[in-house]
Amino acid sequence: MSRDSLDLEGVLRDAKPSLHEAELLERCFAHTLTAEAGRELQVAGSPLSRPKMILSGWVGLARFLDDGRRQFMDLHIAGDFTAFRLRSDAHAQAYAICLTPVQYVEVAEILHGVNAQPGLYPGLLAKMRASEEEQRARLFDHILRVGRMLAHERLAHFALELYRRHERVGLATAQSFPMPLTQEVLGDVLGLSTVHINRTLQQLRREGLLKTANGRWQIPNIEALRAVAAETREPGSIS
Amino acid sequence: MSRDSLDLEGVLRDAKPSLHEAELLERCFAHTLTAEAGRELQVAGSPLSRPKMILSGWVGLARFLDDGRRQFMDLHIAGDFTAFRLRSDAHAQAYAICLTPVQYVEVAEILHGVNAQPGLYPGLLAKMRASEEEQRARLFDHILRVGRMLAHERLAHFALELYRRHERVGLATAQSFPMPLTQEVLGDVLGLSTVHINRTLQQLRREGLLKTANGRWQIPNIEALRAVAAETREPGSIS
DNA sequence: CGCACATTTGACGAGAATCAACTGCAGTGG
DNA sequence: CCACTGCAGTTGATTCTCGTCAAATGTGCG
Repeated sequence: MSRDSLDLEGVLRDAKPSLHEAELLERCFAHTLTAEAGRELQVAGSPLSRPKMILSGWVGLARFLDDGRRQFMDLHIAGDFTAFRLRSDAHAQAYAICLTPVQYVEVAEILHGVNAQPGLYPGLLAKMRASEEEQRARLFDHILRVGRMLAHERLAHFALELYRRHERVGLATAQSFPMPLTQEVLGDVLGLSTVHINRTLQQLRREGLLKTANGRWQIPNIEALRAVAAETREPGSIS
Repeated sequence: MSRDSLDLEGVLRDAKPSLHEAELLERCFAHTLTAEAGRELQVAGSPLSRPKMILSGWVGLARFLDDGRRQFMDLHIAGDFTAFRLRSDAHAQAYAICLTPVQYVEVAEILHGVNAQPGLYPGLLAKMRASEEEQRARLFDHILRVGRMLAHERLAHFALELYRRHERVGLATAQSFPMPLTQEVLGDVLGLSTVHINRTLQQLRREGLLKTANGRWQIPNIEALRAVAAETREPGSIS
């Protein structure tokens, strides 16, 4: 497993798994699945039946317009749950597309277990609830980015989000984190063209706000980058 | 109560209220509260303790940038729950601002009741769960609009969303629905400037796609407007 | 009537998209 | 070993959508 994969011990560090959960997890992690880049883990409009947790790789949640324009709603990295909703009758609002090779485990048994025996897996269930809430917060951030920020602000804000998320699961080192996305995908995340992503990245590099090398992004000065992402501090100050 | 207010009987039509709920609702609706335009029903970063249901008027969920730029994440109209999350420990991700005078009722007792006696108000709880899920779908729509659509597409798509929502609560008549928002607010919803909103509205009117009069928007030809909002049909085809 | 506020209009400029070509690079096969 | 291929990244020229600024017009209301 590469340096970009998840530290399994750390995933549920705060979840205080019960004995049952510990067993279940062991069983899950023994059956690591793999999906190549480009594969869809969920299709918009389909029911969401098989929740997955990502061990390594990136997944993007996308919607499309008639003429092929694409917009990513959210990205999922190691430690994130994907292709899932806690509501059992929920349908997918978007396509979940593997942006890199992805290693994941199916955790469908957990939800089924919940339906069958409520409270059997409180730790994991709590994690998934928290995951839904965190995604909601990210969606808000994303709307603000795409709706009201300039290109360099969007990139700065986005880089900071990714840094924080990788830091949280132990995948950030030396102020840097993995960045396997092409500039085309980056454009479809931030609502910009590939060319403009390229030029804006150059600008940030020129200003010393971002270093890119070996498929990683490094943020030499976090406060400086935070100043570029012109958001007010209220919502971020919670977590 | 004006013609833009909610038909109370209709709100919980599908919710099959229990006897307890019927009593509770009667008690709630007896205490209709009012907030003037501009008042904040929730502040970003604060805990969300007092869920409300809107009877009439519009509420906007906004976030701000340092220099005053504002972006609305979502709008709430009659029949919508606002200033609430089902997770009891959730904090507000945005400001909830009254965009018009708003009539609402507090339904805090329902959540407290759930904590105290689970399953006591299944109908209302189900409504609130569904409301959360619908908002999530709207957030996805909004990201697509603001991230990848042109100005006239955003307006068309937005008008269609509002028409559908008003239709659902019985507030749409003759292909029209109330539109009390200023063009400035409209701009902050759709990520456009006031001036550009104005010009884009004129364009849609000129093309016969939208009629505006008496604080209402009318959509003469829904299919034609839908063709302007260039979205693919997958996600919308669910509901 | 006059005030505040929303809408409208025009002129101009800025940010970003588009188009097209070119570079660099890893993988492939002759 | 090296041309060949495909793809991501880069660059320049040009166009276009949209923002900004400023002023004018309209509208509801005390």
